[in-house]
Amino acid sequence: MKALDTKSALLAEAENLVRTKGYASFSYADLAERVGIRKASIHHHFPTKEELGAVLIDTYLERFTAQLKELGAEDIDTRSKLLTYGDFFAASLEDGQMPLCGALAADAAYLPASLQERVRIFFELHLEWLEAVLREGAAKHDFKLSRPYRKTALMLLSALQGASIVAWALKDPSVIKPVFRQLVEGLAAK
Amino acid sequence: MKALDTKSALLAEAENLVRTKGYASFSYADLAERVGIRKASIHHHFPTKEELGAVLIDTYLERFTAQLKELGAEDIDTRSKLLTYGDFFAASLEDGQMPLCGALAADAAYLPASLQERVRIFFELHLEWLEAVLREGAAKHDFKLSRPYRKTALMLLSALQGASIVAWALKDPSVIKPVFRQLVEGLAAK
DNA sequence: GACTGCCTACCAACTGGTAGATAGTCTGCA
DNA sequence: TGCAGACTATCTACCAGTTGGTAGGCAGTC
Repeated sequence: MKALDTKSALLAEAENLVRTKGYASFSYADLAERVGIRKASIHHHFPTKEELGAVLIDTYLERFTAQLKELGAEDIDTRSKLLTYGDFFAASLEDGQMPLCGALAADAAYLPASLQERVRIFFELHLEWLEAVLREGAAKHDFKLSRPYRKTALMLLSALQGASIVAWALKDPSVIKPVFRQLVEGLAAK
Repeated sequence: MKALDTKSALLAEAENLVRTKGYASFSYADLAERVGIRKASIHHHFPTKEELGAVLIDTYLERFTAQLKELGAEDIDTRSKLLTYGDFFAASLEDGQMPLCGALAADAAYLPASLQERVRIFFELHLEWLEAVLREGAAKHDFKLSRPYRKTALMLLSALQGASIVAWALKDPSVIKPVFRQLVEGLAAK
C-alpha cells in the first residue's frame, strides 16, 4: 500500500475518532483496526500520538482556512456568509461528528502543549474571519454593530460551539441552525 | 476516616478532575493520590467508575437545581436573573474549571449510557429554567421575544456553553460575561 | 461479633511505544 | 539484462506503565 493512501486513511479515521470520542479516548489500536494494519505500523507514519494529533489539526485548519477564504470572497451578502458559515457546524453534526476543534477544546487543558496551541490558533482564525465579515457588513450597513467587532465575533463563535455541544448532548443536530439564525437576524441593521 | 468525609472528598476531587481533564482522562489513581487512600479502597465507596460518575452528576444537578430555584424565586428583574445565571458559568472558568456538564457533553457520545442520560437531563433542566425566566420576562414586557421560548433558551444556553469552551481554549475567562451580556441586552423590549 | 474503611496482592486488558526482521519496489551500475 | 543495495511499508515480538477492577485480610469501633 502506498504511503500516501495509508497516511491519509489514518488521518481520516483519526479525525473521525477524535470527533466522535475525543482525543483522549481514541487509540492506535482503534486506528489499526479501521485501516487494517498493525498498531506498531502506524508509528512508521506517525511516530507519536502527539504528532498524529498535530498533523490532524494542521490539515483540518488548512481545509477550513481554504473554505473560509472561499466563502469570504463570494459575491453574496454578509448575512448569507454568516449563515453559510453556521451551516458548516450544522453539517458536522448531521454527519454524526462534533466539529474537530470543539471536540478538542473541551479537553484543552490536558492536550499536549503543541495541540493546545493549535486549538487556540483555530479559534483565533475563526474570530478573525468573523470580524472581517462583520466589518464588511457594518460598512455595507447590513449590520448594526457596536465596537469592538471582536465582541460580536466571540458571541457568534461561542453560540456555534455551544450549539454543537448542546446538539451533541441532546442528539439533535437541528438545534444549531435556528440558534445561529436568530443571532444573525439580531445583527440586522433594520 | 469517616465514610462521609472520604466519600465527599472523593466526589470533590472527582469533580475537579472531570472539570479540568475530562471524564475519560481522570483515573482512580489520580483520586487515590489526591485523597490519600489506595486506589483499590475507592471501590469500597464507588464500586465502578460509572457509578462514581453518576453520583457526581446527580449531586451537581441537585446543587445546580437548588441554585436555579433560588435565583428564579428572587425578587429581581428577569434581566438580572439571566445575567446572574451567566455569572455561574463565568465563576466556573475563573476557578480554572469547565462547568461539569459542558466538560461531559463534549464527550457525550462515548460516556456510559447512564451518564449520557444525566447530561441530557442537565441540559433539559437548564432549558426549562431559561424558558421559565423568558416567559416571566415576556409577561412583564422586559423582553421582546418570538415564540417558542425554547428557541431563545437554546440560544442562551448554547452561547454560555460555547463561551465556556472558547474561554477555556483561549485561557481567557473574561470571554464569557460580555458574550452573554450582549445577548441578554438583545432581548430587551426597549 | 458485626460492621466499616482501609490495606496488600493480584488480575486481564490496554496504552503508546521500541527494535529488528521481512518482502516488495526502485535505481544505478557492470 | 541482471544484480545488489537502498528505500518503503509492513510485520512479529516485546516493553513498561497504566487502567478499572476482584478478593481476602486487618484494625478500629460499636
